[in-house]
Amino acid sequence: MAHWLMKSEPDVFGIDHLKAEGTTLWDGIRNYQARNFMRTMAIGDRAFFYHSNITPPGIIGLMEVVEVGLPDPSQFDPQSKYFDPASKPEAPRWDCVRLKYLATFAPLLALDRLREEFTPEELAVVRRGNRLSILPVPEACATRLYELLGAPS
DNA sequence: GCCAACGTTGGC
DNA sequence: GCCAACGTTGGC
Repeated sequence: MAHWLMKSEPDVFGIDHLKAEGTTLWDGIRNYQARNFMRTMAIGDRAFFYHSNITPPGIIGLMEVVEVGLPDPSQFDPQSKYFDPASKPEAPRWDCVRLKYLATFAPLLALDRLREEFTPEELAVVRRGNRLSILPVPEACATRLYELLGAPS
């Protein structure tokens, strides 16, 4: 089982939305590196839910991968801001995965704190200027993150 | 293939 | 609003 970190802006889709819905399709990813990470996800993997673009940013929850290799429906929807006219249903360009809510942590584990605990080499999210919305989390970091996060609230 | 211009993410 | 750190696009 691998670990991941997945960012979302809470104004758009936050941990409370996920908790209310139970599971969600993680769609709208339009970055090849992030897509390729999703393609290596397996059922049973876990992902730390990261709130971005808010004060303070940080890890707020935990999710589990429950479905993989799904074509992202928004790429075929002309009304969607993620519509991709170049993508064909017989050869979808963009994938997504389904994630299940597991836990919320309160207070969140803030980016400031993550910077005290991890180097940019260990945990990419603490690197200044990092724009990738999906990042792998090495197992050694995941173990320490569980210790730092403590019991879910 | 090179590179400049431009766009996006996200912290601050 | 600014800027860092890229990714993408398009001219050549």
